[in-house]
Amino acid sequence: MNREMPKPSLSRICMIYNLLGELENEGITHISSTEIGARLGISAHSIRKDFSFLAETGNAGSRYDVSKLRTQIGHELKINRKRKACIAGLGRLGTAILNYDMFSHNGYEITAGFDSNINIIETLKTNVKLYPAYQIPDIIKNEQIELAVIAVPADAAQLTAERLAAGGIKGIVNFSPVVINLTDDSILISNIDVVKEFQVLSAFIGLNEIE
Amino acid sequence: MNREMPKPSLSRICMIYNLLGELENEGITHISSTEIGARLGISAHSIRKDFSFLAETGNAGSRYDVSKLRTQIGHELKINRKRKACIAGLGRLGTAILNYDMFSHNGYEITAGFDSNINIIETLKTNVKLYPAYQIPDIIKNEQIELAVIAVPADAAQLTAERLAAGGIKGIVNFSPVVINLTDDSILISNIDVVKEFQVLSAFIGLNEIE
DNA sequence: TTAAAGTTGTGAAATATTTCACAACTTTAA
DNA sequence: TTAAAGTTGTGAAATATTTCACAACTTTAA
Repeated sequence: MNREMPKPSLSRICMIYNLLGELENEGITHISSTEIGARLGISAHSIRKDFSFLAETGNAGSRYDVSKLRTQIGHELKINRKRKACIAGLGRLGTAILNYDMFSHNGYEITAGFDSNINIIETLKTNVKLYPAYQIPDIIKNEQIELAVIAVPADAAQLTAERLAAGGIKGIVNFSPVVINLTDDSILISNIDVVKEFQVLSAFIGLNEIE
Repeated sequence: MNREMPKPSLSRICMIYNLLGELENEGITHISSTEIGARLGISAHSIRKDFSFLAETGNAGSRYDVSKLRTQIGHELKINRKRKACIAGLGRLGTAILNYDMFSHNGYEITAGFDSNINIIETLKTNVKLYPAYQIPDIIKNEQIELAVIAVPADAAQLTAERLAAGGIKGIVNFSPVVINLTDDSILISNIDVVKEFQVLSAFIGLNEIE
């Protein structure tokens, strides 16, 4: 990766990486920045600028080679690196994520599920190994799990995060509507708050309402 | 709302709004920008700047009155406005969202669920009324539904969005890993892509890896 | 009553990100 | 072979966002 890649660029490049995968399946071998932009709702300028943070992309003048570009991005961003992941909290949302194929299709192997309710652990039908929540630190350490999803209720989120941190987790996707505070700030946290998304949409809608 | 509120400010203010609700429950009546910042991991500067886009907030010099500020934000952003919502796609993720209490607790009433599989509609146990997918436009129109969650498989996302648009939906939270293109660009779309979140985390982790 | 400490609100400066413009190159088609 | 059309890559300009600095005010404590 050339110099510092801005966060928004990284996010867009991941979208492009996934699009390139679809294009490969469709049998499309070459594509221009304009076409990528039209598909993803991004300006072509932005896309070319994003690529300029990568070491190498296409040949100036001719369009991008789909599979070459995808390989290049995957390599530079280490997106294609296999990593182990776990789910903490096996309610409806947690089990939905546990069973979501897209993770394994993209190199993320879910190797553990955790819940504080032993009953859930014993009755849930899945191929993923399940453990009680207090074992989080040990399992993370032993299994070398790098990524975690937090899908526990709001009041358990902070404790769960601390247990994940104690095991040496490297990145967390937090679905609980609570901001997590960890002393080790090298642990990356990405927050997904569905209700907040509704509120933001609602506020924007409100702007266009007369009264 | 004073002048144009930047998107990041709006997002932070929604977080603050929700925090203020928690503080009310805890019986905390006053709070400073520094304290809000510490709780949410935002700088105090940012918070005060965000508030400057609102018409009125606190008295310069004294801390913010928690319930006054919450009321003010709710009023200006119309966050407290009740809106009807629906879920399109009743797989694991869709049903998880259908049963998520946090929506009703925040003024969003889920009044309809849709799926293309009639079998699911007939067997799913819920208080929410369920309909086959082709009825989306009619129901949206008749029930005056403003917000929607798309939780269908990737290949059905575009069609689902078009049906929602045909019914006059105003905002969509899209959980499918596909970019939706609508001709009516007054319809707001917020994309949540869990796999992309993993990829971004993975790329950041990769930056800190030696080899 | 008064000084010290703490706080808000907001222009201005600093920084980050997006958009523009165009040279250098490739492809296409006559 | 050659001109026209299309494309990338990237500095520079424009725009957006964050951070700073500080006046004006409030609270606290002696």
